[in-house]
Amino acid sequence: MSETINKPRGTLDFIAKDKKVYDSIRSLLSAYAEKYGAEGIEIPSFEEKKLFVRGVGESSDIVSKEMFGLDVKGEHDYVLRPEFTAGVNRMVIENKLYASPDLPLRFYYCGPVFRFERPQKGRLRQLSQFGIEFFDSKIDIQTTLDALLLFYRAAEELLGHSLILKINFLGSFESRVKYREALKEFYAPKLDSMCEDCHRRYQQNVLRILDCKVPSDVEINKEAPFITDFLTEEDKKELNTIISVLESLNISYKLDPRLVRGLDYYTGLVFELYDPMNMDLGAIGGGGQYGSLMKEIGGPDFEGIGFSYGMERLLLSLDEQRKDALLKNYKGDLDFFVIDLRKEKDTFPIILEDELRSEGYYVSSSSYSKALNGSLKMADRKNASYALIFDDYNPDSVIVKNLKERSQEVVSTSDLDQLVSYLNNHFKK
RNA sequence: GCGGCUAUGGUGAAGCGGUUAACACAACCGGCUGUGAACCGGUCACGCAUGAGUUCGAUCCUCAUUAGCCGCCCCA
Repeated sequence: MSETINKPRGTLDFIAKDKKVYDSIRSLLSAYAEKYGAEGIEIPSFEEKKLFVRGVGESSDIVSKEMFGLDVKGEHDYVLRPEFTAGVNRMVIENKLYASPDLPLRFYYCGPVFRFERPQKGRLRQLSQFGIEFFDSKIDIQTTLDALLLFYRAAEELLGHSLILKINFLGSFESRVKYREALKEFYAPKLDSMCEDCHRRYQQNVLRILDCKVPSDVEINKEAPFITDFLTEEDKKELNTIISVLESLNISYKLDPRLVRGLDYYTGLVFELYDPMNMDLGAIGGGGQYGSLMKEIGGPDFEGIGFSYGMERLLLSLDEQRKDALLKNYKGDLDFFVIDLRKEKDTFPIILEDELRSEGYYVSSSSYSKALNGSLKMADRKNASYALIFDDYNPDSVIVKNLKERSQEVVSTSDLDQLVSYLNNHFKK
């Protein structure tokens, strides 16, 4: 007995309806991004490790443990991409796209990313992300709001109901440094009573303490300073503008002063999106602005803003009704389903199928071994419009059966062109 | 990486240390009628995640491995 081979831990096979829904989500989001002037891009699935380690900042030692390394010969240390942002930045630098007269640059992407983590529901080792990145020498409020609105609106359209938008403003790099110091100062005397993880966070990334789930630490966190107290006047003004736009558009948001995106490159606006019907899934997407990432990886002093959705989480957020609604526009239902019951087969049905396909029809066929009853059931399941039945009771002809109306007629097969034009004339949608 | 729970056909699942591993749905074959529903009859796990062990005997007990789920770490 042969050994069975399973898919690797934390990966998924997309089959049948799920695959169709996945494709539909992807095309809906792409179309939405294009409404905002974004262009699609593709970048490699693996990159030099240092791209991510540098791009990711202080906490990189932890992060690098969660990357999929590629053991390759030679001097290059490659990893499977754990995210798109750094790779898209690299693309902009390498292709000198920053020299474009048409700023801001607006890109969208969709594809797999890889993280070496312990899998759980909605949390895989290979997951797909759809996202955007906008670039400019200085990301202004217009670009910021376009990104934020695209983030909210596209998901709202997809899921068909309002979502929970959490936002926070991390301010400039300087504000960030001051805030970090203030936090350290605040926690220093209390550290003894806090959990082990927080001790480590204190050293590695103080901001993360704010996310601690230990009850006693949660209490302490309530007293912790807010980053909004450390914003410059300019930052505050920008935050207020963003809020006023959200309010005038009736988008309900939650200003969450404890929202800290994981990586250090974020400056300015950060945001996350939750589905109120599926809060246990965690954020279905997140993003923010970053001020110096491009410069850090050897590019010009450009700023960026971007977000990504987790495609699998979006898929999990859709109920069956919503999925069916999405698939309404899916082209793929069969027009013709060929059933050959003759004792002596010939190749006529195959030639006919080829001809019909070149006319633009969707055509499939049944297995020779299947009986008529089973074949019709199959045609029904495939949602085909017509069955073309070849049998020995009607030599040199074919039964053209309208599966929706359950009517049928017998048509001569002596002339292929004539048959095709008959089908064209009678069954063109 | 740490801790916990779980694993039986295409699906949902019952089951017990001992001969044929229930039942239902789906699928397939046949009947009614060579034509999709319903109904009736039949078929469908050489096998209980994988590997080893205990035992006269294991799907059931033990261990390891793999995978899923949940919590933690982390979450780009």
